[in-house]
Amino acid sequence: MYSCSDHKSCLSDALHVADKICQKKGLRFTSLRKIILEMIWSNHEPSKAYDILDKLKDVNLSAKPPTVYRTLDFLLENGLIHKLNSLNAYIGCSHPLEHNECFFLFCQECKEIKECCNKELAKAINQTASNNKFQPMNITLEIQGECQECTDKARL
Amino acid sequence: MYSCSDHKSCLSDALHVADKICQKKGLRFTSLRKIILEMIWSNHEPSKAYDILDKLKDVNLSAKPPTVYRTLDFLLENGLIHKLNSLNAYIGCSHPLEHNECFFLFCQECKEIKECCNKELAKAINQTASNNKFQPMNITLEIQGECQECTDKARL
DNA sequence: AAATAAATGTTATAATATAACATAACATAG
DNA sequence: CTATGTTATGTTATATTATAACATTTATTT
Ligand SMILES: [Zn+2]
Ligand SMILES: [Zn+2]
Ligand SMILES: [Zn+2]
Ligand SMILES: [Zn+2]
Repeated sequence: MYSCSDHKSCLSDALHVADKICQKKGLRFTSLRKIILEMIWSNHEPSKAYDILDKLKDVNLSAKPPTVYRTLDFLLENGLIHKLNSLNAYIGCSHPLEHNECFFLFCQECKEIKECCNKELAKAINQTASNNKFQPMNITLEIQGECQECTDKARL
Repeated sequence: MYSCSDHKSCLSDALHVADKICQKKGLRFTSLRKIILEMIWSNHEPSKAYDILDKLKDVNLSAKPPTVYRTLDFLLENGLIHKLNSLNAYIGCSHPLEHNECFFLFCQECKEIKECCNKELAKAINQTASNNKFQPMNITLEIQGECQECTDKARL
């Protein structure tokens, strides 16, 4: 699904933006936080906490679950990653701080995730909530299915 | 949020519909399945698997996690309940078999869940997917926030 | 340099879910 | 009705995901 022509720049952009955001907010972008964000951005697939832990152990023998979960919490709180509730997995945010209504397309075939933030859709969701006299605070929208590329491949 | 004037009829309706659906599909609505569906429908709040297990043990001393998860799977597969991924919890479906795009409002205050299925919104979501050349197969839309009643109460 | 705060290390355990195999209950063909 | 296959449930064990609680280290401020 994701045909990023140059993934190295996806990665370096993400790290650069994270660094900037942390500076602006007066937060410390420590090496642990950087390494884990880097792992999450190693591809466009969702990362599982314990897979991150395994990788982290190569670098940091004493890494334990709280090492990972605390760092994930930091990254989540600061909008640098998202949690995909339907997968119990984590993905880098492709536009941190721009807004807080991010929707996801998840291809079950190639496992790639795409963020598909969309004002119209956000509006429709807020309208639905409003019709129900409901004040939305946090929206989870995760769409599982098949991307065009994978559908095409299957037809060959 | 949910002001069902007569919850006994919510419950009995749900069980009756489940029974009918199982008959129509040639499935067995066993007492275990009935008891667990009944527990889930005991209120309009989400039920956790291990809470169900605890309650079940009062009736069936030998109940174990697979007892519950297998039954939840049966109920999920047949559209009688939904899983709320953002809560790891389960809720009865208020209109089984009508369609398969159910959205949820979850009040963080009173803990109640409301299904808010809506054709317009389903259309908007499908349109967004389609704009991304994506074939949706399963949609998770869970909106956490505060319901009117709880907002009003807070203002008193 | 001392005091404070933030981050990380460490140990233990909680909460959620499934694998694998055994037995029981039910359906239906002979 | 009874043998046979199928579906449901029982049972044991373990996998996966996540957090609590307290200790130590590192960074920042006074
Ligand atoms: Zn990329
Ligand atoms: Zn794909
Ligand atoms: Zn009711
Ligand atoms: Zn409420």
